Amino acid sequence: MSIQIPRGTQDILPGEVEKWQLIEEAARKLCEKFQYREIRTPIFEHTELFLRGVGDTTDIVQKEMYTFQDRGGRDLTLRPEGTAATVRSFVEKKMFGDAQQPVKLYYMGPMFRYERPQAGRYRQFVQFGIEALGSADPAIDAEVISLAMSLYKDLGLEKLKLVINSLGDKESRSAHRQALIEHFEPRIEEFCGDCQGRLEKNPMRILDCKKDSDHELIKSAPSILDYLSEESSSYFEKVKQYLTMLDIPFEVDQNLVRGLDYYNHTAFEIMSNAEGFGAITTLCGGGRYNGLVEEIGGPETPGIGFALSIERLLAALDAEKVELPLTRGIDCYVAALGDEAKDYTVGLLGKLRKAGFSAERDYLNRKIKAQFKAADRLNAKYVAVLGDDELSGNKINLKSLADGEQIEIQLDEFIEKFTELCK
RNA sequence: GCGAUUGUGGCGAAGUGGUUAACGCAUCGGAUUGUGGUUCCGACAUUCGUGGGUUCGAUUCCCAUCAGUCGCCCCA
Repeated sequence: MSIQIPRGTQDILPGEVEKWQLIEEAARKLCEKFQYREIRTPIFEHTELFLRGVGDTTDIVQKEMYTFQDRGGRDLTLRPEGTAATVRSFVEKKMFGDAQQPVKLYYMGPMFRYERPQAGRYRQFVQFGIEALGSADPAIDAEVISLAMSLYKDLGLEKLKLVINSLGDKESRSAHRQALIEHFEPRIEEFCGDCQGRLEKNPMRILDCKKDSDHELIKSAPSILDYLSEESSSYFEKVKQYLTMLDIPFEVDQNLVRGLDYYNHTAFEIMSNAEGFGAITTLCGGGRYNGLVEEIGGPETPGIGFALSIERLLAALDAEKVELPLTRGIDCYVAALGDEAKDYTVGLLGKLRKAGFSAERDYLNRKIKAQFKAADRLNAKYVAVLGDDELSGNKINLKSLADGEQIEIQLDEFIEKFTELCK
């Protein structure tokens, strides 16, 4: 048995990779518009970073990390998400001292989680994410959300749903937490085992439970929104106001709880409504994480960001049957007949390429007919036909594949004439 | 971690406990001895994910394993 690709990973081959390139380019341009600058951090970090940054009660840390020891005995982990590393770098490189504040960063690259693959879930997947560090202005919350929405919109997605919630500050959360415990405790036996465990650990998660979602106690549960402090509440109002000003429709979902421990205040998710989408509809998730920078050892610094998966973006495009504007083709295919002519094409191809054209030829000693087929398949604009006859007559035939017109050109003027034709 | 389902040429896809493994697409060659997208003809799987078992004999039955797909948990 030959060696196979590791489970949950994928090869992105020519034909598919062009879509990735297009999306990556769109993301980069958008970041330029919004003035987020790229940061590249290592693919692996000290395991400790994720324990502290992501939270050691999360599923990611408890069961999904690719952790290993290197030859020096260091405990390392392939990054399962991008925020922790970005914040680590922010602290380590003292970006809190940069002249330009807030520090607005983006990243794009592979993340790793050990999970069973399914639609929209891989062990290695690519995330594009942004982080804005150093501002607690609700306007930047709206900006972050708007950047994510813009990417989807620009690429042609329409069936999107933005869901937002506020998780409040520490005081709001603990008051809400207490209320939830009091609400569920008397009848907790009626809930699933997971929920029973969540009661003490993280009662907010009960609201999110799929199994018990119909339970009357969930419907009647106290909302975080009723427990928001004055400050949290007005912050949330501002975010909503700004989203409205940006023409971004949203829904408030009081039960939206993000999986990572570090979130507070604004939490949001962008989901696909497209028919035939798999069970996983979340395209993008993000939120505010005031306090994380301190957790990682930096000065008190507010932050907000999101992460989205390119794989899921592609799946959404697929579900909505959006065709990306991919154009493929070459300028000139050089077809040759005869040994001398074939030799000559080596130089001709070089000249074409040097002049800035994309050009190709046959390397399998195929018949002229097959060479034309190949040119057609490559979506070539022109085929230059060169046989020993033409060569001895210092001529070359140039055929346009679109209309079938063929003209004869002096061989030594070919590049010049071809350049003119292509203008 | 749990469950369902699938695994036959480059791709799609029939098929049967018995020795020649349909067909379609693609590819290559020819009809058209130097011109594509149409047509016609021809070529193209010592082999049915891998390992083991049952059997005189297995691609077909059984077991294990790996992988794909989908779902649960959770997430991007």
